[in-house]
Amino acid sequence: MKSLNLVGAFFCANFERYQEMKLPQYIQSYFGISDTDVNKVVELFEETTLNKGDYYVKAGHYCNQLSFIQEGFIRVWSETPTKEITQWISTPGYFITDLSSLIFKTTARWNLQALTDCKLYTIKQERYNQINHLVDNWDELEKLFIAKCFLTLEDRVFSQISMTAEERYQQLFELNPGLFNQVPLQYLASMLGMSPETFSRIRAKS
Amino acid sequence: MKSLNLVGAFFCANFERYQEMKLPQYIQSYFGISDTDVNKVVELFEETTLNKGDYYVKAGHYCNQLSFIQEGFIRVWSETPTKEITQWISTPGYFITDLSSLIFKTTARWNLQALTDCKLYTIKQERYNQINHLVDNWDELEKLFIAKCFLTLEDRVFSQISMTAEERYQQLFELNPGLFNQVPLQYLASMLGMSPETFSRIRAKS
DNA sequence: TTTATTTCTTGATATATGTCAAGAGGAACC
DNA sequence: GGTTCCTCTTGACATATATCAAGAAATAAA
Repeated sequence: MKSLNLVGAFFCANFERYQEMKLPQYIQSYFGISDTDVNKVVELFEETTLNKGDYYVKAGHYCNQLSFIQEGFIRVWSETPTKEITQWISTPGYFITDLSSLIFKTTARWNLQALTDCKLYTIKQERYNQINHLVDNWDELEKLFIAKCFLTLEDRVFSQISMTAEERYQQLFELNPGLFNQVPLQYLASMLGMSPETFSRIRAKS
Repeated sequence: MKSLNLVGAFFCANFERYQEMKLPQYIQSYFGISDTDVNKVVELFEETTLNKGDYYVKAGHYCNQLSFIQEGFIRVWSETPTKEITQWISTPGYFITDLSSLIFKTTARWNLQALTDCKLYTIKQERYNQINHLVDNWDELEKLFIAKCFLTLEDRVFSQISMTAEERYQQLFELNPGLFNQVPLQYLASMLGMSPETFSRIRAKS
């Protein structure tokens, strides 16, 4: 959950220090490719928007796009027989997609739904698949990117099996204080694996 | 936690149905490359062993190898100020390494320690880095492999935030019943995020 | 603004899970 | 075979967290 993060059968990356950056700067700084290559990639994206409540993708459908969040919040969630679980909330600076659907052509594992109006940069699947013809070494860079995402998720498992609810709350607050006044807290509670009431009580103490 | 699994700042893959397979069959079936390519890759591995209690790598050191477990069990764990957390137990059919150390040249995040005497097929880092010159498309195949690992880990986060201790116990038992009579149960408890006593009580009920 | 919804808080209580401690069983070692 | 060590179990109890319910606060809608 440090610099880069990815969660929710989708992947995303977020450097705190890059929150103000736009797509080209982001791609350049993360993948470390030349300006020429950055431009080739950026041209494949187009600006799109999502209104509050809209779904980026619904579980069980196909997800044939990947986006970068410029503004807004997107909640990644899934149903269980008894409740709805929020897996993660993606914030500006993150990439979002349903990774399984995008690269393995399965149906989407998650619901991705806009918590607020969102501005996105979006790339369609066909174009996404062209990148490795345009940029030398792209497969390796992408491998490294996903590996980083893997490591981040691994940390999250570790937090979940080793820390108390209060410690997890504090950790999230340190890593992402902005979330706490921009999205419904019940979703933060869910993604930390605790009830909204427990979350509220921890918050009152802090 | 279905077919393929990876945990612990290391990655691993395990198809139940392949448990009896050896390295060449495994590589061929997972990466789907030609027999010629499989042989090129397999030649880079050498057989090694690890005695019970030995470390494959210690946290804080560098891990410059990747292995496939032919026989034995390897525990992936890490210290916290108050306790020792088992992140995962790798079984025959899994690849093991400290992924961060292997591909980002960081120090290892995890301790990997043999729970039993182990037979491994091991590839050194320099040789591992040669594979993409030997096998066409290797970077992409590796990307897909790591992505699968990512999805598996994502499921694990979901289990951890959405299920009770008993449900997690049952899920692990269904997916990997063999573990329950081959390794100390306290480690299974830890990797499921519960105390050994809770684990024991759930077990007594089942 | 006023109203209607949604979200958050708080108390009372139930339940799940952790901790401590003692002992039992089993495996390893001598 | 006996000892030692490690692991597992079990009971008693403590604590963390969940659940239910009511109301307050905030937000969105009219």
